Amino acid sequence: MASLLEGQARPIRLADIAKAAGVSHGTASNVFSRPEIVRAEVRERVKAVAEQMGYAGPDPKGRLLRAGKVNAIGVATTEPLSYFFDDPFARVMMAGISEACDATGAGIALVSAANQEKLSWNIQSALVDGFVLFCIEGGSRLVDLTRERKLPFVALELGFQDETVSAIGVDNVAGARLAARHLAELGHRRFAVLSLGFADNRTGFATPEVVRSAVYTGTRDRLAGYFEELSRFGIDTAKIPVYETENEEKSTRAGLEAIFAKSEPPTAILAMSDRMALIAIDWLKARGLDVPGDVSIVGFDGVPDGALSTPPLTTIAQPITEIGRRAAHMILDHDGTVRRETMGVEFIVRSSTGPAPRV
Amino acid sequence: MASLLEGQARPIRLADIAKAAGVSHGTASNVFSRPEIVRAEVRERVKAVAEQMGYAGPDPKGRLLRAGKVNAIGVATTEPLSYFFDDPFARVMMAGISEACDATGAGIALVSAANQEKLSWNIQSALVDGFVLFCIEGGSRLVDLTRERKLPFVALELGFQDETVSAIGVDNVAGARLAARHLAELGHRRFAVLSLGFADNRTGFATPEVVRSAVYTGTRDRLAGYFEELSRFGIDTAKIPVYETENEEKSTRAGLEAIFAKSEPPTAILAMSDRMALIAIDWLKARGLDVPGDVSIVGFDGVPDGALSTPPLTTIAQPITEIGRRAAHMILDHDGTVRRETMGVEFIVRSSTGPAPRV
DNA sequence: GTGAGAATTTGAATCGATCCAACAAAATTG
DNA sequence: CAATTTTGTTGGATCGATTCAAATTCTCAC
Repeated sequence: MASLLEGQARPIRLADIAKAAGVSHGTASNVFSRPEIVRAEVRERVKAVAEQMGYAGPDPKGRLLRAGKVNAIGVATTEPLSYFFDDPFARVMMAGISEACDATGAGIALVSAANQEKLSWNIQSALVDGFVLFCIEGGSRLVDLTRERKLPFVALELGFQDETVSAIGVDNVAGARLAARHLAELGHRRFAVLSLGFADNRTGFATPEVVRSAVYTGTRDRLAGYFEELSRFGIDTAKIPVYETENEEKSTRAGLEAIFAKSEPPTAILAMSDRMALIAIDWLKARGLDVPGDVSIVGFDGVPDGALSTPPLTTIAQPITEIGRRAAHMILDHDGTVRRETMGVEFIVRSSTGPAPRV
Repeated sequence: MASLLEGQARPIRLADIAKAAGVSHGTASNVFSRPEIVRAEVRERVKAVAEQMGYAGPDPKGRLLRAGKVNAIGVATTEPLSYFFDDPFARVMMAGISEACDATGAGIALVSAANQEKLSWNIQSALVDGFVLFCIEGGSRLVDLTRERKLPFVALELGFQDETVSAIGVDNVAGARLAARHLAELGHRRFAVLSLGFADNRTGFATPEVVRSAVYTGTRDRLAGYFEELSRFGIDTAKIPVYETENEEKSTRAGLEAIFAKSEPPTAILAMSDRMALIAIDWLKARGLDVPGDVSIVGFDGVPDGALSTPPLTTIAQPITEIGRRAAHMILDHDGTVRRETMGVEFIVRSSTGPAPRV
């Protein structure tokens, strides 16, 4: 009988159960949230009524409003949602975040700020206790949007001057120096840099002007690290082409075209991400150039794919999983303070780098 | 001044703004949710007050309770959360789900049923409009748990007899037959099956008894498909070892050990997942056996990794992304009906299969 | 200047639970 | 047996918004 109406009827509420069982809503609530304080007899009766009426248990929507805490963290990016499952760097990071959440029983809500529709699930509407922000392209906008929500958040990559936002990142200068020194010591003298963006939506060769006015200080720091170290080897860094890409296939390939169209092509490429480095290896091989015979490449990040490429990629590895874990904990154990953590990097020498070719 | 107290003060509510601006709750609410219906002058005044008081905008918690709809779907598994980012099959599936969610502006909440703590974010407490269930190990428990929540849900893999649950899966029998025929036609006569579980937490050689009482009909169907086709080639399927694994390294390797310890080792392996197939390739190579020279392998799933292995994997590809998309849509456009969809599979011949070796 | 109709604004009701002070009943103590 | 403690139960207040019928104000034509 009831089943005939079930489709139409609005869901059963705790109050309905209370009335049907002849107890107050307070007691009914206790039956589900603190069963030990209600008399066994009453408890069983209420449960039986609930069961019989097809009650789904206390609705988290109601509970949430009262409790105030969702017990989930939001992870946001300006990319589409699929980014979390496609991008190797994101995946490793998510593994770290997942670990922390698993350990504390928190949930993860994925949020894309790509869709700015009013009604869509976004930074403004996500039901979470705080955010971890993937500050890649458009990171500054992401931070601004999130700040308005007035919930705790952590930026991944401390690519912001702004000391008022919590962030976790790596020592970009030190990492970059390691990479540059390695190549210089192998005898390389002609370099090119495959760079991340200095500001949003930029692509193409970066002028000193662009570098100076960088919004993303992470990018700027890596470049500074490269240049500082190369200068020590007497290399004229002013002549090094620096091509900004969007860290994906198209613009990276365009960058390589542009770089190798120059009169003196480089024998060594400093890539600011493993993704670009791997694309470069691919591009060079397709062009008949040997890596590292003709051109050496050092990446940055230390994603697992780097170990599997041919040749395996020499890179500056970030402790990605650990960063993810810490970011999640910052939100979960949030105490109202701003934290900025800088993690160390690890230099991993594999086979994409070798001695500079004899000219 | 205010900033001194901000740490202590509870967050500003819409009602506070309303009072401060001298308008009713209703109007204040309209300023944010339907600005066009409030007089420009009032609208600006309220907004100014909100800005000045540091109002974060209408809290989704409150809105949710009224609206009833979260605009997010939950994706659940019995594995830890990191499963979503580690497992290749899950990743492709999530890409499909992401696509559908991106298109409709819905969010994704990741839920693990591994953690059964009372307070943790789980199937019971997730703030979502419905669930997509990854019914791998423990799928039946997952379905039972979800059913109690009385929210729409779709099971991935129609590995359930239960016709009352919505599900999307592939034609397992047809796929399995394709794989078996391919190997039989290449002249193979000695087979082994690397099987998924027939019931929860089982591992080891499966007896006909186990197969008959299978909980996971998907597994049973694949095996049935293999056997049907092989019988047509006059092969005695009763002699074929079928090893149930948990679809991960350890049990798969154990299975291979067990299978190759037999007196007549197989020349062809039918793996019910690419993951197992890939592990098998690895194991065989480490053992000095050539794939496909000594042993041929056909996988099942069609994950991207299969194209990258050495040798590339011959497999039965499911339209994983499409399944994900459809599953998400089933929840997003839920109309109260139970749907069960069976998708076709595609046979992809790569290089992990070859003619049976001369004996 | 008046009245009809349009444009705004109001304020109570609602969404679904939890919390807690107050009260009632039962158990224990002196 | 009264006084005290323990154990259970009650019902109003609250969480933070949205909704909608009714009330009010504004416009404009006549």
